[in-house]
Amino acid sequence: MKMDKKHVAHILEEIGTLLDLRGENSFKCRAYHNAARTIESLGEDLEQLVRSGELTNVKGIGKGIGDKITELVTTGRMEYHEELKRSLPPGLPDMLRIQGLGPKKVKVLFDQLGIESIAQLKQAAEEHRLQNLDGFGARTEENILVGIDSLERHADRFLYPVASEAARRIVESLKRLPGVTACEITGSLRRKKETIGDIDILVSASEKQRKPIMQAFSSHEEVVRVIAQGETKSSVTLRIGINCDVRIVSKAEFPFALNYFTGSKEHNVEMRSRALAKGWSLNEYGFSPAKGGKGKRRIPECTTENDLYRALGLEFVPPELREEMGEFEAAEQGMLPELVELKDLRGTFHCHTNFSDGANSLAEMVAAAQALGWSYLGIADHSHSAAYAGGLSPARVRAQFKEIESVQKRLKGFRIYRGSEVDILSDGSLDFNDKILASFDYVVASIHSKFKMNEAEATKRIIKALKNKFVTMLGHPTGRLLLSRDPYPVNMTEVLQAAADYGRAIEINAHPMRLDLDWRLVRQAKAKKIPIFINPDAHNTEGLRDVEYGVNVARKGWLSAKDVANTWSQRQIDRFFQK
DNA sequence: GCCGTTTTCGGCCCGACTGTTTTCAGTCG
Repeated sequence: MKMDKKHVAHILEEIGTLLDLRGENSFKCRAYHNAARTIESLGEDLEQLVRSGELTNVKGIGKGIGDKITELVTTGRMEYHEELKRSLPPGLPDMLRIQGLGPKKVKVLFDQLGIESIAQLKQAAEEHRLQNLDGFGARTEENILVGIDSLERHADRFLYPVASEAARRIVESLKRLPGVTACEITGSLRRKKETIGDIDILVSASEKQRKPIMQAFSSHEEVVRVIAQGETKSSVTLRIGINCDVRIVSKAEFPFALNYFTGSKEHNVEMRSRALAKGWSLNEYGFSPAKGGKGKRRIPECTTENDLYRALGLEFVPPELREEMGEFEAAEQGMLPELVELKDLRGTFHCHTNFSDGANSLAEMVAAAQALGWSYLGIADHSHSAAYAGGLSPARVRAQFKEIESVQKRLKGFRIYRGSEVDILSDGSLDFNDKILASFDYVVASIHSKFKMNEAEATKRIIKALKNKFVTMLGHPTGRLLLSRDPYPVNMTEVLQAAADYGRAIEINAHPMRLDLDWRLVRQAKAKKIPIFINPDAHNTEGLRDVEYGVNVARKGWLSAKDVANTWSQRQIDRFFQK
């Protein structure tokens, strides 16, 4: 069995959690959690590292964990992991998903009442059997029931656009309150992650104003439940089911708090250890002399986040890159990329019209693209096998070419590209013959059928399609549906290598429900110099704006403008399409 | 379990809030 990084990371993560639940040394638990993250984001090939014995050179992988990974990769199993799993009931880790329940309480529940699943926990809470446990009370019991209820109703995370819109409304109303001198979104939303767990907002205000601000926040019309309310921190649930935290700090503390609450957690840990190395202790309120006599150095003044990074000898790190994925090493050397911006885009290439399953006409799509300030638009309606989506027969393709010609005639300084989103059939062949394929300016090849294929089959199918010389780019490369299960597994390492070998491009499909290429893979694609298109998969004029979400992913993937093919000139695009 | 510009031991980021406790542990971010 092939051991991919994701699988190895998952097992390490599970070990960390199981150790948590057994009440082992928390630093030992953390070592496994850290190792899981390290493996998942590893640039090199894991099996190669294992073979060469260089695994323990990776920071965070020592002898203990290194040996266990080696065992897993070479034999397909890890005795330690299986032993741990046997030692605890399988339902225990699931209980940690309940808000307010951590490993210690879950352990008590199991040890004292033998509770080993959420269902049993719910029943016990309803029968008021939790109240007398050590460290539990009536309130805890009630909160557990609320937590289970919320888990049942909103098990998943929220899409970036959904969370972003909810946050915007809260921020706007907070900004209008008297005494609020600054108000910013922080957390994963500021880091522009594709899905958001909860909304974090930071406010700066004088101490006198804090109480009324918190009161106004917790009585906002979007708020349905107040989880906690204090002078500096409040936590609520919004109508759409997402939790929202607001924290208030002073003006002097604001840059520190902004940095701290933006995270990620891993980025913060590194910030603090870098501060310690300079003799300062860093928290969300500022620098202070570190304990232990090293604190002789002058405490730096910081009025902006920029100052904070400078004090640590670092370039300003854009929030999107704060994942402890090499941004410190780059910032230290002034090597951070100048990230692509929405305004750098000159057009996009995976759009549908009412020739297939789109809602708008070609002319309407073009007008919308011009309104966005773009200078080209590629139309890629479905091929004829995609019957469910009104796929174009060869005759309809010819009809569309005629329409494109007639609309193009009326345009100055704007170019319509003739493309097609061609199905990759189940055997990996394409849905049009070579003659038709050759008539397009470019071809996006995508899978729309047989999602139940196993990884090896699906990967083979994609790679065979990529070999076809008429294919320009791979459409929704992983078929990754956000907030639900992946419809089919793909070995992306092999797919990216094939794209690089055959000179094909790859798209970040920016349809908000289906951000196919995640930012870790974007970084891998960049490293392989694969051209990347940000395509909105727009089915109407409004959908063109979804490229914004693709830009977020591109930024998190460290892409500069030149790495994104939609920023190229028409001449560069032509050259790429013709090769 | 990992790590080392005080390196093989003794640390490991830090603070707010809650609920259960009478000073603190657990959870969360």
